[in-house]
Amino acid sequence: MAVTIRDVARASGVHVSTVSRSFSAPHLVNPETRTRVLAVAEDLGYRPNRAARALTTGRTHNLGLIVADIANPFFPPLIKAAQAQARLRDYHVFVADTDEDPKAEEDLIQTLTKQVDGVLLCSPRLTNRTIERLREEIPFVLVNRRVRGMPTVLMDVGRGARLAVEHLTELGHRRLAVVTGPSGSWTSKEMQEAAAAMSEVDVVFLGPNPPTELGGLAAAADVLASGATGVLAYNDLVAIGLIEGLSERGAEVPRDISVIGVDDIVAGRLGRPKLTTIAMPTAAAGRIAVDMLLQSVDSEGATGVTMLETTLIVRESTGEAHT
Amino acid sequence: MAVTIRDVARASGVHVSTVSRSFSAPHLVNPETRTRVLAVAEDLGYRPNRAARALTTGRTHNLGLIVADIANPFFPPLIKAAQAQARLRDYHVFVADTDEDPKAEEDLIQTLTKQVDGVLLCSPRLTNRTIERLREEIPFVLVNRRVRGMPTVLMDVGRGARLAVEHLTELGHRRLAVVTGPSGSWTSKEMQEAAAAMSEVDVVFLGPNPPTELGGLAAAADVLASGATGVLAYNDLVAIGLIEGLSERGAEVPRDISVIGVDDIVAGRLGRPKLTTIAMPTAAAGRIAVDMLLQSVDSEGATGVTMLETTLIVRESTGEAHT
DNA sequence: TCGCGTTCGGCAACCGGTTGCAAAAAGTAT
DNA sequence: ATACTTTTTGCAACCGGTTGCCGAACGCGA
Repeated sequence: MAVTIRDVARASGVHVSTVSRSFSAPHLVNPETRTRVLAVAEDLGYRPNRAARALTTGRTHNLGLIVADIANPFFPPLIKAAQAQARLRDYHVFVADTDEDPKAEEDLIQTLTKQVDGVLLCSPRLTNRTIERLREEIPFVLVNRRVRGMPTVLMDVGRGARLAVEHLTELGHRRLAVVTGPSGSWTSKEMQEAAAAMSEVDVVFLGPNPPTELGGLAAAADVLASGATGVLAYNDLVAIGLIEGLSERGAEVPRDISVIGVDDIVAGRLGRPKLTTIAMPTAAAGRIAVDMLLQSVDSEGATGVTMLETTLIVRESTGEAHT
Repeated sequence: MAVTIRDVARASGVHVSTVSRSFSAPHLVNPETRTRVLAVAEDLGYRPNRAARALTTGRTHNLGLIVADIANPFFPPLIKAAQAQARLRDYHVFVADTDEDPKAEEDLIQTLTKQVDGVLLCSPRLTNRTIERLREEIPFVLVNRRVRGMPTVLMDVGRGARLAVEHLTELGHRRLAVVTGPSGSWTSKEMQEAAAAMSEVDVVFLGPNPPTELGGLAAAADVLASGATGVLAYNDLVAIGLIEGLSERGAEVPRDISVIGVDDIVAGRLGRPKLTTIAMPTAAAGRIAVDMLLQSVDSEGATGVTMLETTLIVRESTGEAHT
């Protein structure tokens, strides 16, 4: 039923190998022949069968993209960019969601392994050990996670956190809280370390928390109890939840407490107060990660670390500290 | 390098066909033989090569899931549910994003066609004609779109819209606006028709609009100009944007204007005011759609329409009309 | 015109499973 | 013991491309 390479061969009076080469090794076939073959193929509506190609070449032309939670607005821009970039290179992307569960993450990688040429691991919660082991089975690129010797795309949250803390101290805040994220999160650790290294202020760490509004909501009580007047939240969702939680307890942002998020998601630009946040170059990360992955797929041991800049965007959720 | 069916055959002293059948047609092989083969396979770490299987059976065991915009929080729950359900059936899912562009949508379907066994089309913006044509090439299930004779999962927004209008009229609103969605959207049309059919109030339609916060933001002026005191927005994002836009123009919700959204996204439950909204059973839709799709994949012309209920959730964005 | 180097195209094996067919083995009835 | 089923297994072709190898055709200089 479907039109195959042999149909094209027959219809254009050449051997199947010539048809094949017309597509995958153009320089090996006479330009005239090639155009004729392509025309016939077009005419018949021929589309190469990827399964067949995968069988011989060992390349599926598929990539896996594993994220903790599709519903977290941090990921969609990254996913979109990765998809677009992959399609540019004639690759397709399986997006899989681990529900923040390391076990599910590992299973997914295993399942995907035989099905894709490489895997993009975004914000993985696995241990370094596990990641290193899995690496034997399939090429990886990590996003937002650092593991020795593995190709990686990072966003400089450390710097972002420093900017945030500076911003808060300039506003007069002397006691800060960091509402941290999930325990396996590199981003969270990075933020904590950066904040801890700022000597001029008191910093208290509250967490771990789920990286969602609910996490922020639940952290509100602890934040109030901590006596902090400035807060750096693990991400914008947490920040939004936190602001809501604070408000339920009578503390208004930014009047009583200043809150800074991370990611610059759309919701943060529209709610009230509009979030001061650390913007992450997620789309760029997705694009670059795909390219790194493809590179490491065909030139074996390619490795490298790309660090992308982050920016502090000041909006309405931060303000002067009251003495 | 990878262990194949022949390795297993050799190691267990049977023919490859017996190994193959041990997996895919257990009843055709002696139970003892089978357990031995499976043990050996397990031992060697054998994993069937999906590309090879796809080549002979013509089944890729992949599904396509096409959505207008992954970043729209309406979709992730549906995607997650679909993924989970598919995995249960040993299928994988390609999620693709059309950026609300019908052309991209068509291209994507074409590209995916040779790569998947069936496609889930969520809220497609294509014309019925195009959909019917594409259907020749590959099994479909539509979500949130009705096309004659195609398997479909719908959520009853019509009823939701009626409930919303009733709610608003009970609150005393006599002039309503419907902020509609993209022009290709079935949901939008459905809402409009349901609202138009409610005879006891004036309804004005404003649109089409992009189904995002920005769409809502931009519609604020028109809403004010329309003189409506109650608004039904295409979805929660639009509602949130609209509330923001109204506020910028000095109209507060729900004091001056009541707004109802659709979808019940998390952001709506947390912002201020919390959104009154029509909840959509997205997860159920994803699950059911996958099952319908798989069914129509192996039993050819399966067709049918599933209609899921929606609910009105009253929160804080609606209130009494002022006379 | 002959010889030689290129370019082009055909041949056929191969990737790793699946499956119709038939032989072999086991079971049953006579 | 024989003939006839039924179950179990092996054989081999096939799915639709890719690719190493080899011969044909062609161009070119002598």
